[in-house]
Amino acid sequence: MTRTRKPKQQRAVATTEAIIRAGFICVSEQGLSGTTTRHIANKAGVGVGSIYEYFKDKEAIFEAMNEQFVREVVAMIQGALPRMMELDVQNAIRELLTELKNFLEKDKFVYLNYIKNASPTDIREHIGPLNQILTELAMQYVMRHPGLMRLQQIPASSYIFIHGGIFSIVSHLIDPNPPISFDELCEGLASIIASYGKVAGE
Amino acid sequence: MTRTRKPKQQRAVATTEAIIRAGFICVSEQGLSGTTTRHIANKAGVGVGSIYEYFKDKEAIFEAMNEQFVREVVAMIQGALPRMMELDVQNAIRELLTELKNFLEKDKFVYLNYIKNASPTDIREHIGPLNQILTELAMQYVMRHPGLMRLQQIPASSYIFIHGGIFSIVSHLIDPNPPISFDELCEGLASIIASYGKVAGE
DNA sequence: TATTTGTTCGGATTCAATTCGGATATTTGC
DNA sequence: GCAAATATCCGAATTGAATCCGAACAAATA
Repeated sequence: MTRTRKPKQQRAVATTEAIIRAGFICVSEQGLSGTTTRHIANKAGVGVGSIYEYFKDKEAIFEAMNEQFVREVVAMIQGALPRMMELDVQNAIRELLTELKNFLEKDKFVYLNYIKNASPTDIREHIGPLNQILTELAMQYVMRHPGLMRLQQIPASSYIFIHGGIFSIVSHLIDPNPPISFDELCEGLASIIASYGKVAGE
Repeated sequence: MTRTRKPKQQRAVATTEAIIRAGFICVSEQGLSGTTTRHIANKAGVGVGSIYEYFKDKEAIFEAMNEQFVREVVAMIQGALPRMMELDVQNAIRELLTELKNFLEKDKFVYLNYIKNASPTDIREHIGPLNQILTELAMQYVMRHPGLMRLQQIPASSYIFIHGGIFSIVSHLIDPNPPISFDELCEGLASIIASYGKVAGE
């Protein structure tokens, strides 16, 4: 039976946050298997023991990082949503992807390096909430721009576009020398989605 | 300096194969972090020490598993290639995806469970060879069915379709209760690709 | 202030990965 | 066939990282 209390005092909240922040930095710098609990503790400026006051084990740190990551991506998308509504499909997608790229590359690429190393289980836990917010986004967009797609087809096609899109982008950002440019990727994704919308919606 | 010799005798080849096979089973049954070298050794029926005769470390076992996996997928695709050539886009894709599904689910889902747990680094190493064989497949298919797409667009669109397609399928197979059926997924992917080919190629 | 609760810490413990050196099997040279 | 040489196999011992634990320290409470 592990203890793992919730932080009550301000300084305890500060240490948990420091641990999570240190976790991102360590994973970013040394990869997943390269980060030890001591690394994290040192980087966070706390003793190793302190980690286990608030996290069941090392994995729990990664889960907390994951939650924070997803929360921020969702917030980012929600922020971009009203702007996207006004744009045509091509530009809306370009807008979204550019925001995403900026988000992943901020703070010296910590987030990008994090997903690059994150465990597949964690990645799968990303997909749920992201899928939800993106499906919602797609719905709203289609509402606003009627005649784009038959609504019946939205479940399957949005599933494919969202999963496929996320993975294409992440793969591309991770690839040290990708065969196509980021702009070509945006262009490609946008035109695929746009063309499918048109044909299917005809 | 580790030794890690190459197996010279028949029995040594047999043990390396047993270790790799045991690796797939252990990862399939207990996940990546759950498999210890002792588990693998026991399942393979060899001593722990034997592992280190032919594998630098535990990670090297996973790499060998990965290589075998990729080799088999590529072979599977090459086998399906001539059949696909004769079919229209929709059916060609359905053929490919069905083959893939059968492949991943054979032997009590070991391969599916393996990619479900495989490290992201390993997964990234899948993509290279798979991308290559699938690009080649796409090229040949387009050659055989002219007027499908403008060739200029193939790099970007094939990148997206291949990465996106692989991830959509894997995500779907892994998802314990997916929002759409496998048939809908095939149908969706096929119709997206087909419609894009038609519009772009017009 | 005394007491109780929350927090920090790092040495001690545990457990898995890896090493090591000897035992056993196979091949090679004669 | 019989060493000697080479290849293989093994599991107890070592190593190092994750985790536990109990004492010391800080804050809140009464």
